[in-house]
Amino acid sequence: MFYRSDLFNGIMASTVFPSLADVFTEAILTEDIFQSLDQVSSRTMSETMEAVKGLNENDFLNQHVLSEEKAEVIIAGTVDSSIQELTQPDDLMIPLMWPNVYGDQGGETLVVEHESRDFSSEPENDSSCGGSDGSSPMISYSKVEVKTEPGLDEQRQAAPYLPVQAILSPYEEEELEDSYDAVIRHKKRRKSDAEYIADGRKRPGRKKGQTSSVYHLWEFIRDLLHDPKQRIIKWENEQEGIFRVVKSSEVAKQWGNMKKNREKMTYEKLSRSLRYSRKEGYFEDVPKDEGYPKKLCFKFGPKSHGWKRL
DNA sequence: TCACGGTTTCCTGCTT
DNA sequence: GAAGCAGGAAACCGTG
Repeated sequence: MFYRSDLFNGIMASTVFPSLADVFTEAILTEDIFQSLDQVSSRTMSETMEAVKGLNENDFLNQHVLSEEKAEVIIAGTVDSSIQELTQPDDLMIPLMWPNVYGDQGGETLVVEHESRDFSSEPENDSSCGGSDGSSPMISYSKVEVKTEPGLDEQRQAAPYLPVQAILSPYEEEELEDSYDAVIRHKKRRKSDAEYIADGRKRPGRKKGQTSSVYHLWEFIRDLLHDPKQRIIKWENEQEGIFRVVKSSEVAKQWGNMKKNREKMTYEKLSRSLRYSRKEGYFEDVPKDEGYPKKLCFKFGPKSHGWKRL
């Protein structure tokens, strides 16, 4: 059984290599991860990207597959499980590692070495990941060849009639946009892909759209709402993801504690972050004229997930 | 090392 | 007048 493995592959892969995310989600349906891995090799980047267009991380969860019954099969020794808990990479019971992700500069082929552990062969009462009874869990390895779009050079060679500017990498497109912004915003100039290649170096930093693993404000609020003991924040409409801050200063204080004991955190600052997160899609406007409070009332947005109970 | 995401801080002006 | 909302601008900081 590889449900959990597949689930988190979907999420984790989306941060490592976006085009793999839906492939591993498909594996949930086939119940055979390696069969699915074989399919990867016959799938092009453009086909994959077409398949995931319009999906967000929540779609990778395939919630209908993660019924309580199936989740219990995979979480050895854990009966009380929920989709909310499954959304945290830390909860991963079958660790998936990507020790080697490499490809040539042109992007023709990308090889992924992938390791998984099958806990179905371990005693049911062992809830740890380490095999405390001394038995060694099955470890599987697989290599996946992924066909990607031709590199920029190949694309440009194939279409010599187009100006170089017509075929740009995402970074080059961004740089072009930045060149307009720079006049107004005085942003620091970024090196182009070509400059990094010329230097024999890999472009540092995150890729655009790649999210970090830090604990986010929306996650903090989601987890607060799932805590039945707290009285500082409450649901207004759980199905719609609408909630209300009851004790603003206390919520700010707890958020400050969460972020390395920042004692200076205030509700004013927290609400600024919240408004900024709203702009980013983690929250959204509360519908007007539906009787919700005008103040201290917020709604989870399309980029947040795990707040709705199944 | 450095680009990026996600805040954090400060601020002004507006609304309830 | 207090509390909260809205959003610009810039700094900060962890991450990859």
